[in-house]
Amino acid sequence: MTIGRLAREADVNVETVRYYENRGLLIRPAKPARGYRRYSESHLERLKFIRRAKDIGFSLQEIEELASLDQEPDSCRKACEMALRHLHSVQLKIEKLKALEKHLSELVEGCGQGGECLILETLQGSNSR
Amino acid sequence: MTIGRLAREADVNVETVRYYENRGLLIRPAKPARGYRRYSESHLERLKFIRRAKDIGFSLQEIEELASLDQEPDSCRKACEMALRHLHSVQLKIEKLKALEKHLSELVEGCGQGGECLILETLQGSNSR
DNA sequence: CTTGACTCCGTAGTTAGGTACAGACTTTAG
DNA sequence: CTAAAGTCTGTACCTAACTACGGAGTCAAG
Repeated sequence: MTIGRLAREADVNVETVRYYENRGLLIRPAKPARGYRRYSESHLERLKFIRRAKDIGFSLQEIEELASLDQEPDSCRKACEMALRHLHSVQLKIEKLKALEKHLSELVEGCGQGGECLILETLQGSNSR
Repeated sequence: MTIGRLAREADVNVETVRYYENRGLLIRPAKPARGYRRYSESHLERLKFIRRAKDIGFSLQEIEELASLDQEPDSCRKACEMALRHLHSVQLKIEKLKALEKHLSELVEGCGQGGECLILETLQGSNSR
């Protein structure tokens, strides 16, 4: 498989494949001297692994760790730990955004109610609420 | 007020003040030739405005718009529209994160239940669920 | 008058995750 | 055989919002 084919199959950009290789996330295939990279099914699997992990929201760094677990004895426990940690960070983000949402929707609701602009007042620090 | 004092009062970095000036977000004070910038109370107010808007999650670009509304006739309506738009984008983010949270917590829950690792299987694309 | 803190400006580096390009080379279809 | 499409490398660019740095000038206290 050439790089273009590989990229199409995994639905990523050719440049992205090379980027992953430079990062050490994908193993660069021993290329048949003087020519192009040739990829096997296993490269494709690895690339799809990366794409899926990315969809779940892991960073490339975390993906590197996940991928390196591959055949380790304790791999499942470690993977689950990472997922749990990731879950917590997602939950934290959600909490923060919810607090922000609350604040914002209060501001928006108060909009046009009184004589003054709640939003502009808040930003100007003259909001007494 | 010198730049250092200003920055301390608003609890931002000196470099950040200069950065805001270069972006046109803060008006650079007419400086007394051959010397340092001198800031007034109104500069400080403006800087605090920016900091508050940032806390609410507006981008610097949006803040530029918000700040430029200042004395416009329709300023409140426009500010409220921006806040509403921002609220929607926050809500959208929350929805996405919640979907992700659901997915992740299912994976984490299935962890160590069966013989195989649900997480690693999912990443490898061999998860039948 | 000296020393240390502060400020000036412009440019470059940071984070994450790519994307774009230049210029050369190779491969493949017709 | 030729032309188009694909691939190679390395470097630069992108977003956002700063942060750091170098080397010079300035200001205030003792």
